[in-house]
Amino acid sequence: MKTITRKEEIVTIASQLFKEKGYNAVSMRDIAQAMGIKAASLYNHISGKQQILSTLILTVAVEFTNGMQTVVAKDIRPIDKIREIIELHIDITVNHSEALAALNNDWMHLENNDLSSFVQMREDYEENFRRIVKEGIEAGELKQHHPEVILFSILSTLRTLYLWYQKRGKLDVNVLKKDMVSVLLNGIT
Amino acid sequence: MKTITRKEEIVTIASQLFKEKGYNAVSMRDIAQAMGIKAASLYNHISGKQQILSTLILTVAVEFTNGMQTVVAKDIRPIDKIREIIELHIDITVNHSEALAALNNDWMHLENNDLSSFVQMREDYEENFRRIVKEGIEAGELKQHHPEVILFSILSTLRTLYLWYQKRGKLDVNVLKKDMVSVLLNGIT
DNA sequence: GTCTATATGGCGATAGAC
DNA sequence: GTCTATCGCCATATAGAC
Repeated sequence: MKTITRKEEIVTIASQLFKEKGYNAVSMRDIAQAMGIKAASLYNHISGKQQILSTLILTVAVEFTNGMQTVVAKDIRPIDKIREIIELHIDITVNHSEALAALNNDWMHLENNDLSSFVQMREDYEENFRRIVKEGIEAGELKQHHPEVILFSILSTLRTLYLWYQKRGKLDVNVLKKDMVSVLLNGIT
Repeated sequence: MKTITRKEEIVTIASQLFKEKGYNAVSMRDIAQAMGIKAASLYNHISGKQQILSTLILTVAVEFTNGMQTVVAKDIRPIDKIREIIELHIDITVNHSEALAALNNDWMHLENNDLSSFVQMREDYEENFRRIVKEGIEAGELKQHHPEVILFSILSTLRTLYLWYQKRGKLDVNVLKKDMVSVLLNGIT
């Protein structure tokens, strides 16, 4: 059984507030109040507001990076890799929907090393995805569109899934995967 | 020939800064510095920071609303309405890419009446779009997916187009329209 | 581990001179 | 129309008592 540390509790509460108003609009006082303590007390558990943000974002970024590595290493067809990437996004969305808001909207408020590693991970992720799309086109499994247009349309949908997942009645994960794969790969007409 | 007022100039400069860092991370001093004047001087042209944000966002929101009204009123097939909505988004993206960042990410920092009218316009817009999708399904022009899944996948792609449009070499608008319509309607496989 | 008190600095906005 | 000077407020963060 997992013990929740006070630091993890702070990060969780903060992620919910960041999702509503964004990193800069949430104060340490807001976070403390949501926990029923005073702002100064937070500093016994975390080094500062920046650490909350970087913990939140980098944890999820690492999950994406590891998930992509696993998919890349598999000996399957490009189109099946894309299928698995879609499922990876859905799994992470279901498990970390609050953190995804910060990852999408507040990553630019990271500082120094945290900012560099995030940007690096994101670029690597996109580059891996781009390569898979290109391989799919060359193998005749995808239509002859600009790879960039295909990459963008899939990725923009997956990246904003967290916004929609909560609004809808949190439908069954497996149904969601099936529908998303079908719509993103086969279109709507 | 259009004369650019000082207020319009402030809103334009601010929109570029908001796009980089978000509304809350940009100060009036930042905006003033980018214009080569002091922060206090801004208040001769605008009533405050809030007015910059609401001018920026509501101008574009009204364009979306009007565009959608025009499409809804047309006597064409549902699928052609969707085609026109995609083109509407691309036109607005090309003409207001900076303002779209604020509209997407900073709308929640609007206050009072401005916030209410924005939320109302956005809900109406989505509802109109949803109805068209449903009509398309009933008419057999679209596949039998959940209307919400179709709506979401198209809209999330269109809403983040502004991020991608600038990164790429600002390709020809008509080529972009053709590609986006094809990918979003017919899929990639 | 939480508190009160406080340091330090940046924020939006205003007053009034030029 | 822009400036300097300044007000009042809230931000992150620290020191030290309990």
